Amino acid sequence: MKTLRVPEATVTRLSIYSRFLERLDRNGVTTVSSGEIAEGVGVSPAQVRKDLAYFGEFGTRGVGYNVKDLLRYTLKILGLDQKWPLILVGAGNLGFALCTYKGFNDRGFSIVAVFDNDLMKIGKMIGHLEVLPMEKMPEVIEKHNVRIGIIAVPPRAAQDVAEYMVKNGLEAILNFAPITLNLPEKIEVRNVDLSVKLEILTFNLGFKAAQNL
Amino acid sequence: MKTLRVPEATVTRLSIYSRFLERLDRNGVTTVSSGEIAEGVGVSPAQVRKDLAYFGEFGTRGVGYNVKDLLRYTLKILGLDQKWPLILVGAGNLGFALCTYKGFNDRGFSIVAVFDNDLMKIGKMIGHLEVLPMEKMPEVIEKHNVRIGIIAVPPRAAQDVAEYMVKNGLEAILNFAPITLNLPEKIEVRNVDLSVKLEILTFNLGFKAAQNL
DNA sequence: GACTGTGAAGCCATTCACAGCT
DNA sequence: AGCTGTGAATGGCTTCACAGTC
Repeated sequence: MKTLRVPEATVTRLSIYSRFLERLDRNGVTTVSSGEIAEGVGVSPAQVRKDLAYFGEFGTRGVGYNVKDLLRYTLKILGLDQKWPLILVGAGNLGFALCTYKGFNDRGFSIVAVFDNDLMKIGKMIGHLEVLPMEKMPEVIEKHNVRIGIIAVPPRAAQDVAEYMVKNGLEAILNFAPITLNLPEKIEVRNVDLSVKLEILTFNLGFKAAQNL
Repeated sequence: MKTLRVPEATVTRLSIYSRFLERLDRNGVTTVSSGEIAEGVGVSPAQVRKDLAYFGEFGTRGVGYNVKDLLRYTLKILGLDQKWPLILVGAGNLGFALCTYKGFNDRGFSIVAVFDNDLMKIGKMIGHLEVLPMEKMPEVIEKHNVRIGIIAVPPRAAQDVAEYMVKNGLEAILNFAPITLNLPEKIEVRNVDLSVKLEILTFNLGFKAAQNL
């Protein structure tokens, strides 16, 4: 393997480039330069080229990149040349929103089951999915070959849910609870914290004020 | 000012330390060391100390940090010693979830109005808030002194909404639409992309497989 | 002339290691 | 003895600048 370590920031941007390319493709654009991609997603042209260089040579000097081809490559690299079945735990408002979130489907993700431990919620329908009790998780994972789980439960329940997921063989977790999960190293965990970014904004607004900028 | 530039990663972690400290405080813990914080949130002890050092000396050598004090300091630094009124545009499922998200309230944020341009949604209630037409935005911003807006609309509408927010005086935007907003530099923008983190997971699962790890 | 691919340089964040305090 | 605060060292990401190609 030539590519031993890819910065996570590069993967993040690749995901963003990929969606930008989808838009270009929808608009009938066939060729794009690193400068145009850079402009479109707010990074430097060199950054775009360097990011892509981790994975190969996709462009033509003097010309740029073929949109359709580059889109296909980026999807392939991100592992999105296949459908990914997901399970979700937490049938609250956030869980509901995630279940119906179009952005997941657009990218090849599909939530195949929703779980909750609240008897009031079990049996209810979210779209075409029935909320299931936690005990059903093993068979769902087995049946659909699920590898990734999403946690959308209150903070105090998140650690237990995560451990249950790991016990049942999940390899990766997307955690929406604002808490740090403590799990075996081999489990891939990423957190989406809805208020951290908001706090960066309030910090910056306050910081600017303090500097009279 | 001693602190001229604070890395954004530091601010992010500060937000996380802050919530960890809230938990310790709730549990009656009075003193904590950098090592314990590090353990609790998954970073190195040196990192914790370095992060805090950007803002002052909050600890006692040989002892550690006073939980209540450090909590207060972190909140102050993040600008959370005041209530922040927010407006939200997009009364879809995600907007609904954000409106009712407890994590915002816990941190001093409160959504004071929800807007949409869909006549089907205007007038509906989300909790105690009525969905308002976009034209009402100026007066709401004025009345509540709103400085931050949240965008939870489909990608194709996001840029227009953002520009409208800026035109009406908002200084910062939290964007949930999976698209890069193009706005004046002085506007603080942060994106929460629900599927980027998921794609990092699929990338990593694929990457590991490719390396037979 | 235009644009990619890339080694080298520059810059920034993290880690180290220890002096300083309790 | 224990833990913080911090300059120095390290490591890694980004930018620069240019050779290579069309």
